[in-house]
Amino acid sequence: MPRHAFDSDDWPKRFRRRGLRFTEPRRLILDILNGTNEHLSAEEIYLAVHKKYPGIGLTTVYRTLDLLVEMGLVHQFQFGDGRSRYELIHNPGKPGHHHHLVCSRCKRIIDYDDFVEEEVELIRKVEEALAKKHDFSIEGHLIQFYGICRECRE
Amino acid sequence: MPRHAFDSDDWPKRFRRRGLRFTEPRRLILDILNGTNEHLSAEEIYLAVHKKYPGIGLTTVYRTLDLLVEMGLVHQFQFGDGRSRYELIHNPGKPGHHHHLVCSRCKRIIDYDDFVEEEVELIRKVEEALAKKHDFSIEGHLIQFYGICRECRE
DNA sequence: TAGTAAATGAAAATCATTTTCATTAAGGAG
DNA sequence: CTCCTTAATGAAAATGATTTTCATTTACTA
Ligand SMILES: [Mn+2]
Ligand SMILES: [Mn+2]
Ligand SMILES: [Zn+2]
Ligand SMILES: [Zn+2]
Repeated sequence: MPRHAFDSDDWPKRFRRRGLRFTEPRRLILDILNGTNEHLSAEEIYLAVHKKYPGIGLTTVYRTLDLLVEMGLVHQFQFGDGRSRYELIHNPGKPGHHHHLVCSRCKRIIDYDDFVEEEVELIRKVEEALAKKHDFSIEGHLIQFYGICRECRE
Repeated sequence: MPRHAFDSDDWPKRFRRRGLRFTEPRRLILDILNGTNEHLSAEEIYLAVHKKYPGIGLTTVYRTLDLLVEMGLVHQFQFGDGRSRYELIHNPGKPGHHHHLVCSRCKRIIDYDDFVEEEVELIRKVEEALAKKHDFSIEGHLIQFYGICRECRE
């Protein structure tokens, strides 16, 4: 049984269920996202796919990423370096739901999910309070800590 | 004594201390930021200043905003609508340090600082743990909750 | 196998932001 | 107050990421 069989096997289904086709470019883009633990930009994904499939167009990468975000398979982030960065939500090499620690200087990004004891419970509570008070249906949160990494501090 | 005397009176000093000049465009941009509780984009600020001072250039707005961010007077955010949005840190019409609740549909942004009891303390604790574990000096955090507001839900 | 709609890629367009460069103006020295 | 130096400004051009357009290709269906 191949590793990560569950999610990868699911991809084609998820597309077909929506009347969409699971094409080579789409498969390759997902493969790249599945195989990295970085937060890649559209261009970085394009370059990576390009090695295996030189015919790919940057346009297709953008279109596919929009689609994957829309389908809820990929998270899109803006870490402040002027371009969107993408991360596969169910990635075998990464923690599941996690937050980010970002170096303001070198832009290094660290995923973490070893939450402090009460962290998860508190977030649930905050979401509940916000939902009630502002009559919002909360669907998610973005939590990032900014700082300077050791290398950048010397 | 004018309202918000403290901060506004401070602006010229802060500029001069850095060998920078406190010019009319800079003053006007700060006035706009000081007088709104929205999260304005560069263009929105430009349009607002333009009414009082039609000579202003969009370039100057961008340059001034960069400077204000660099000086630590203004926060720059990307809420995912493709442009940066800015907020004066010490704004008389706003809570001090606060987090955001964002409607994914209409992009409405709600400031909140009525943190749940243990919220502030927990964040401190998380920052401490992250700093130690990853050898980062933490300088801040970005916490946003996403959801759908009542209007957008009907 | 043929037909139909989805998907693709190249090129052009768009949009926010940055750079360039000639001109203006702030504020200190005299 | 006037001169001088240098910071600040604005218009126009450049840039860079993302989107749109459109002709062509491809996937799946009948
Ligand atoms: Mn991550
Ligand atoms: Mn705010
Ligand atoms: Zn760093
Ligand atoms: Zn809304």
